[in-house]
Amino acid sequence: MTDVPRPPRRSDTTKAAILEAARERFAADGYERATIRAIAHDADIDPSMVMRYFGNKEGLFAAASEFDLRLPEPAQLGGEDVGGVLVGHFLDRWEADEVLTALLRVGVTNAAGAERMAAIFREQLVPIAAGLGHDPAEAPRRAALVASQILGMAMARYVLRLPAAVEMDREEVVGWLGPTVQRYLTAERP
Amino acid sequence: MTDVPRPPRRSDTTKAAILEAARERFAADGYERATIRAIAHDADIDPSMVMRYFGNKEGLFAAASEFDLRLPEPAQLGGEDVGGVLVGHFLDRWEADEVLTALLRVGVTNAAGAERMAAIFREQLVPIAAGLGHDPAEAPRRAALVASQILGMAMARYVLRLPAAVEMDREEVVGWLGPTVQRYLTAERP
DNA sequence: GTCTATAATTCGATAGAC
DNA sequence: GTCTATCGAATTATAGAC
Repeated sequence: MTDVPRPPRRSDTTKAAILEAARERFAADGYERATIRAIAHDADIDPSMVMRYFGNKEGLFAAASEFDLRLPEPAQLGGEDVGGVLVGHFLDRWEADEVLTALLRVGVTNAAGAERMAAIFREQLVPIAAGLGHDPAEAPRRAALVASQILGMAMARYVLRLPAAVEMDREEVVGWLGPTVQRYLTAERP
Repeated sequence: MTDVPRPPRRSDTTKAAILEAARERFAADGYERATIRAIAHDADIDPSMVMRYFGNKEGLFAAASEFDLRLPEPAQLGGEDVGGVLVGHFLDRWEADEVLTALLRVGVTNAAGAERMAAIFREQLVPIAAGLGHDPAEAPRRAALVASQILGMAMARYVLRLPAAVEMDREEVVGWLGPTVQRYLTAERP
């Protein structure tokens, strides 16, 4: 195995390669075990370049974990099956790239990761609950319930990989979780 | 701050002190950041004693994460509110000690932790679902659904500590999650 | 049963040549 | 824009004295 030289790249190309490798490593290994050295190796670049572009490891994670849930507007969610639509959207978003898995894995042991997770919840999910529920004051609580079910399925499916959770197909997950989310958002308080 | 000498202890006393400190550290910091040095310091013992008793870090975690959910027998769960009873039991179990939080935090980045989590699911939760549902073949899937909701609430409440999830009292959590768990265990397949 | 000393790695980060 | 070389700190783990 000899190292094959590689022609120089443009700055943004290198940067993008680093970010993609970082997302994969953070998603697979969590914050501590995703080393700058390993990420640089995956991106076929010297580790010092990572520092040059992102300052330090925290800066790299912050850049790699920028994220927009791209949830539909509450006004476009007026139909009957709000719960099913939301669950389906989350499944798509979770499987589109590895940012959400990275956030989940990192948020468990790293304060910055947990805060980013909380910010996404606060800024992107709570407004949905506020636009759908009867009492806006209850929105954070109902959003937290929705988050608990979505995060839990993500843990079982994409992090712990419990076989029974992995084997369910999309339709089945939506069929079971949709009514749950629907109830958390719209039902009367128990 | 001078180090005060401490009289020698019995072997099992030292061992118990190490295990308690280990559970706290694993629960608070996850596997990588919970160092043997820090655990030994908490237990007021030399780090080499930890190695002497548990061999290595993996062995320490294995010993510290032994766990029995102590779920009721399915026969004793025959009442109407199976879901609520189960959710309440999980909340109690989660707040009784830090083993479950440690398992959740460690399972995210450590293979042994994930496997232990999966084993608890397989050996302790699936039988409950098998004893309650109509079709035993569906038990793993229904148990996975229950696990997803329970794990998700634990993530939101005890790991990420989303304020809206932390502020809910026990009664409220049972009132919302109970019917969900009930449906996952007993409802017709959607 | 307890501790000292230290080996062997590994990691994040920096300085500077080309 | 890229890499070499290296520092300093921290970690797991071992060997052995008392």
